[in-house]
Amino acid sequence: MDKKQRIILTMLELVVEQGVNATPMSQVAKDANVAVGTIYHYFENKNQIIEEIYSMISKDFGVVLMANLPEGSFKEKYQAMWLNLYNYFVGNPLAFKFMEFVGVPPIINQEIRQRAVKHFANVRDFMLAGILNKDLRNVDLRLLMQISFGTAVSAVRLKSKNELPMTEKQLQDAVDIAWDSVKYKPV
Amino acid sequence: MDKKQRIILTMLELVVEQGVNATPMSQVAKDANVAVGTIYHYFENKNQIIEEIYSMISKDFGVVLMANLPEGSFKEKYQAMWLNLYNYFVGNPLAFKFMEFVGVPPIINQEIRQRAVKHFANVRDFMLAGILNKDLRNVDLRLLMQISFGTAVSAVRLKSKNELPMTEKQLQDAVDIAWDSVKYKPV
Amino acid sequence: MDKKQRIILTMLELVVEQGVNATPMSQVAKDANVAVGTIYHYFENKNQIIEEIYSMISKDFGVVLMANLPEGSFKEKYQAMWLNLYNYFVGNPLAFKFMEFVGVPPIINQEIRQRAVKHFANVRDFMLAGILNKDLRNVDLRLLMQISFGTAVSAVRLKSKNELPMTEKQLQDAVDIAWDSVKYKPV
Amino acid sequence: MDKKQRIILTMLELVVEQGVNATPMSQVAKDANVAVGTIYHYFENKNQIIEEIYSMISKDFGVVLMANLPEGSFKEKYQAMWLNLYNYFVGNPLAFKFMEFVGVPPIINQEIRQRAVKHFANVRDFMLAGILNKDLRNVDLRLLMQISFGTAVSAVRLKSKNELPMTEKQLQDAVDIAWDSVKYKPV
DNA sequence: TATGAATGAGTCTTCATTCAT
DNA sequence: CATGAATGAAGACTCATTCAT
Repeated sequence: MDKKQRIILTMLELVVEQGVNATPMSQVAKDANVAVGTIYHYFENKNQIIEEIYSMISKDFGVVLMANLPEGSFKEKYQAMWLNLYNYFVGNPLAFKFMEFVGVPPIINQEIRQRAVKHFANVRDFMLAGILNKDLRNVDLRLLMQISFGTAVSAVRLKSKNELPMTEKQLQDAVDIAWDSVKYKPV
Repeated sequence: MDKKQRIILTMLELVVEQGVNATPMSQVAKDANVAVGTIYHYFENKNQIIEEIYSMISKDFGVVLMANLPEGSFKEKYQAMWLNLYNYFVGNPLAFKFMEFVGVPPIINQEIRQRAVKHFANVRDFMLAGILNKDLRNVDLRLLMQISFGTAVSAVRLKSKNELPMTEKQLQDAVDIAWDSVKYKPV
Repeated sequence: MDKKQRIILTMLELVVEQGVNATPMSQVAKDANVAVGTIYHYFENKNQIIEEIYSMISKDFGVVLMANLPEGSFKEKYQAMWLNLYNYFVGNPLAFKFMEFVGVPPIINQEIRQRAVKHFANVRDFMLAGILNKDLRNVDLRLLMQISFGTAVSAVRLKSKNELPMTEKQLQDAVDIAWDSVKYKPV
Repeated sequence: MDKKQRIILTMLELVVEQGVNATPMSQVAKDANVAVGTIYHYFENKNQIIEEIYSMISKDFGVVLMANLPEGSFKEKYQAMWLNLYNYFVGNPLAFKFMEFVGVPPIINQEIRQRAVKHFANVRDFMLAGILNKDLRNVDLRLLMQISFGTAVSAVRLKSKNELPMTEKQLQDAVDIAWDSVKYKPV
């Protein structure tokens, strides 16, 4: 693995455990087995590494969410997407913790956040189509997206804190809840 | 207002804006109009102030959530509780931002978090009764609580980031979604 | 002597010997017998100490130059002033070296230099009167001042580099040269 | 232009603007369009480049000063020499600033300075002859040389700082002053 | 109670120099 | 000859905390 990659991964690991400020560059250098100066060869400064991690995960994210959606009803597609999100975070606990505790203001600023939004364009389109086709509730799109994201994160959180084992059954419950919260409701 | 209170509120304000590490004690002292040494009369160290803020808000929380619940159906009570949560955070943006960005690990450790849980005992009881009475879905209690909390926070977030104005209608939509996600569902 | 004064004098000594950049704050702290942090209690940053030294010497300067001028002819006054300058620098070799090697751009910027000019207002007035009274050559005032300053500095330099012992006779020669260079010359 | 020359000129430019310490080798490399390593092919280290610049200018100097001296009286020759010095510095502002602000101790050490003195042997001879022939004042040779250098530098300084436009008339005044300061004076 | 001068360990960052290619 | 990635020592500066008053 090349040095830049090693630096990024080391920073991710340490920062998730200790927080950005409790992670000195010297420790990153040591753990990544490079000289301190080398880090500055690849990155402008400490925060740029954090931002690069944030962008990396955000980008992953947009791709993973819409991957391998099944042919079939909108409901099936939605649930698959929800599970993609759930599985990604459960499978990448570092990414999850990073987004929860590190990838927030004021560490990550408005500008960087905005730039990440574009990765979600396809998710947005998918949800919008759902509303228009009366598969989803006729409420504001952003509310629907935020809620969907929220239910998945709630499930991941319980799992990652070991508050719930998330058995097959429990996961199914969570998916059901998520779907019931957004599915079309006649007036 | 006495000095201790002034220190706490100043710290809350600054920490929400700048982050814990970008908020030097000297600035807190200056903004709170006390000497640095005075802060150390009232608090052991910097982190203790953060923890005290966390405890303060957590305590508020348990009280506010269950305040003024209407007589009537479980649904009405639940929705009132949900709105209590929503309104508290919208009305106290500093508290919201603090809990989102500051009151998280590793700044707030496991122990302090656990201690805060007790303030939610009554909420827990209320939800548990809902499940037993078949007012709520028969799924794990923690999942139900986390989801409820999650939907409310989603709504607050949209409002506080000005992504949604949260009109009467939009708020009603959010409450409906929240209720639909947890209400009893016959098998 | 108080700490601030000790810091200034230590910095002056070290900086004259080693140059600004070869003088670490840690050494200043050590030699002045204070903690590094203490320096930053009294000064914004390293450069501010340098600027303060510069201002201090500049101020001294304007006063010393015009001190104890004898009653008598303009010539006598001028020569006394010239000797004041010479003696000040010979008696304060640190000040001399500082002004020669440290108190120059880009270390000392335009703004600080300008601010120091006001200390020379009385010197300026004195020279101007000399021109108007036909005691001094009728040439641009700034040229006359610069030349006067230049001849004195030339003498100090020879003395301070031990290239010349500057005996009574040699000093008298220098004063004569200085006077001859600026005295009135009929057309 | 070959690489070595490009490195020297780039360093000269940057160092005059920013100071030695504010001029990283990496910037020199970039501006000179060579690799950092290449610089170390041609020079031992950073300081050696500075010293080479110093020697280069010093050498130029000795030559320029005595160039094209007119046949005629000593006075005419002296004034031509003085103007040579003046014109060289006014025409080469980089050289002037370098000698003023960079080519000084402790950056340029005693040894390098001594070595440069030999370039002035002919100037020295010229002035000495002036004294012996009673064209110049009978004072210490070094004083005479230093003063001559000083008056010229004073003039250049006024010009280069734009404090004086140095019109034909003003320049003539300066030359006159210089000559009056050193010319023979019967006892 | 209250003060704020003093401390110094610890941080990020820079940059001259080296060396494998 | 030329490159530029890699190094790590060294520097300026910050800031939580202490303590004499």
